[in-house]
Amino acid sequence: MPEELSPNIQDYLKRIFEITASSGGKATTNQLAAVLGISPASVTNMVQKLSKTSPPYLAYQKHQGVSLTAAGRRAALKIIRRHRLIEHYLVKALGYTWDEVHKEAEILEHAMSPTLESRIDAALGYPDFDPHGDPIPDADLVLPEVEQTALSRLPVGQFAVVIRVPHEDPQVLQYLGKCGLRPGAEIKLVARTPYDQTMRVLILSTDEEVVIGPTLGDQITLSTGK
Amino acid sequence: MPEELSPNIQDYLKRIFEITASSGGKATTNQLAAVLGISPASVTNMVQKLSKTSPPYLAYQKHQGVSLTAAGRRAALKIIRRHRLIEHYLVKALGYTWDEVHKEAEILEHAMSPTLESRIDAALGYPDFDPHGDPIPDADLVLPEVEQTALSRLPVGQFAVVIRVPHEDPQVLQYLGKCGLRPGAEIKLVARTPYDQTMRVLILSTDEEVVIGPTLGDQITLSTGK
DNA sequence: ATCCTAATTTAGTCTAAACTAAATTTTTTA
DNA sequence: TAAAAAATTTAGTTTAGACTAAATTAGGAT
Repeated sequence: MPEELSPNIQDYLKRIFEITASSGGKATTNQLAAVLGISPASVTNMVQKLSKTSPPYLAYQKHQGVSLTAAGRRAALKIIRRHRLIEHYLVKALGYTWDEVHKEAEILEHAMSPTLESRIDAALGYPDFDPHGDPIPDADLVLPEVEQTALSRLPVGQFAVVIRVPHEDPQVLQYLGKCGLRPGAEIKLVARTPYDQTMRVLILSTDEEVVIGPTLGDQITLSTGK
Repeated sequence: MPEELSPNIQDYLKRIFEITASSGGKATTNQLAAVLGISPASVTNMVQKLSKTSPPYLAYQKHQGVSLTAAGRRAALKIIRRHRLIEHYLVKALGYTWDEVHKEAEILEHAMSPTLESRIDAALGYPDFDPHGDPIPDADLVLPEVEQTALSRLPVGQFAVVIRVPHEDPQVLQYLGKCGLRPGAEIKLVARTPYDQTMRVLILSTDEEVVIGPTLGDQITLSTGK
């Protein structure tokens, strides 16, 4: 019987979704412990528990990492939807900047009723993306499709439009914001240095150049215009 | 050292504030258990704990009931401020009706950062009262003063303006709302039956009469215009 | 193939905040 | 003013979710 999941459990599922979405199919105990800020032993406990519920939320075998089941994915998308709606709302309706909203949403997402969720969704006009360009699952938890390439994979000399930027670190967001590197911005990759893969990116609207390292370059995604 | 109080503890303090504000100086174990929906034994435990912190949040002696200390009162007002700001915001900005907001606020109040609190306060223009007419403590936790009389104490034949109505029960609020008995409404007490103290109240704007029992009459307060 | 290291799991503890059942104190009533 | 009833407190459990320390497993380097 699907009772109401605790905020705690919702956080586990959300983090597993995020990890498995980017770095392949499985999340490891240590990865989870790191992003959740708790000990690996605690993760093992919880992961065992969540793989033994009915229905199970996680597929798990000792030493093999975890992935979400269908039920786990649904629960994760539900909380991700709330998170991203809140981020969008705080920016649109309450004058937050995009670097301030992640932490707020991290807490508010667990206090949001279905009613509030749908009123905010409606107030925003049923948006498809949050301020960082992350896709917002719709009321049926369907994610809008986007084809995107990481900045670090873009060929030198090519033009592109920014789709999304990493959303957690306020410092990074302040920097990107100041440069004009936001979703929708048109850019051109000017150069990539051979040894350390540092990139020089031209922002077309301001004609200014920005330097982006490879780690950040992995997390910025682009549309190359089909 | 004042650490961050748990949502739980905040609820205890808030409820003690509410009880002691209306029914005199002390809240009893059983009263608290009833409003919190938990067992009296649990209340005793928590009350003992909160009277032994430094600084203590409660003044408590066995079998004598509890009251808030200065620190407890501050903590209570802080959460009440958030609660009432949220109620006001949901009505003003998100189209909620006044009977829907209490339950939402009960949860959201614990997820509200100081930043969100002040942005909502500003967005509302630093309001003094929430949709039920309850006073909102300002940023320094000072409550606006109002002189008010309970409807059940109003002399028959007298005119008055509604200041506040009870805020928790959606059914009551729907009824009052339909009648037009809202903060700001001008009324006249037409009659009070001797035996059961039932009151007939005339709403001046609509020229309709409403019947109010004595329990509800205790909780509706009025300004008699000095 | 074996050893070393890093990752993971097991086992046992801790805390907050609830519970029930039993004991005690206060209040009310006869 | 004593007995009965109601309120309160004590004592001992339970659950969720964290922790540490110790044991185990997996994978890479020799």
